[in-house]
Amino acid sequence: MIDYEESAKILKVISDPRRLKIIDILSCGELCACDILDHFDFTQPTLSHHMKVLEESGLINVRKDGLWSYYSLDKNRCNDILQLLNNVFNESDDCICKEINCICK
Amino acid sequence: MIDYEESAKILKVISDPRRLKIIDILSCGELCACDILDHFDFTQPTLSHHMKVLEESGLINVRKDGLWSYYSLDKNRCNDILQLLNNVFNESDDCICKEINCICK
DNA sequence: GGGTTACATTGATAATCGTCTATATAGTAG
DNA sequence: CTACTATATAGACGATTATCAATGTAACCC
Repeated sequence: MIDYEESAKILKVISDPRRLKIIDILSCGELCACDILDHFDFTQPTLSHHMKVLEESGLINVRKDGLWSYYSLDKNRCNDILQLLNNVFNESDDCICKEINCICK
Repeated sequence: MIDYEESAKILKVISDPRRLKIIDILSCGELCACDILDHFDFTQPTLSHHMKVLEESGLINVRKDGLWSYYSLDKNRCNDILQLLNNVFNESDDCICKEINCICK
């Protein structure tokens, strides 16, 4: 069974153009915050906010080294999302639609 | 190149627990509005709102027959989303991260 | 210690979104 | 024509969210 609340929560995290771009930027490897910030027009606190949202969702991991914070994409979590959407989009044995009494068909 | 604005728009459509459930319900076949409504606590205008959002995004199609509206999931559009996320999550030749001048590595 | 740098936090504001009630539309049945 | 039914639309309200300026924190260097 699909947990729609949980699923929507993680999808909400990535349904933002800035955060999608951040994920794309990190898809090739680890980067620090200021390198990411270079690609945006918004301020440093705004990036900090987005990174926190991404981190709390488990999509990115942080490694601190002195003053620097290095961010990297969690590929397992990415696969979780793809798997989740596959479950929603495709028919399955325990699908919610099996429980439906249709009055129209 | 990924259109982050466009991508975020379609992801925002599915980043809602009610709409995820609607998609799941429709994953096995066509249903009318009142059958879908049976699975929710909210009112008919609220369902109508969600169906419109899903329809405008291209995720579901509508077939009108008399008083009834029959909704079905557009599997091609679903695959577009999976493809899109694959592009964002994985490294590619024209990836945005290739353009980065890193000061930290 | 004193100054600088990288990043986080706070609090405020404006915009977006989901929901409701009320009402409209349009097809059906008598 | 009249009554009813399935769905859509309009407008209002409350909650959430992205952003900013200002400030805090903590590590580094001289």
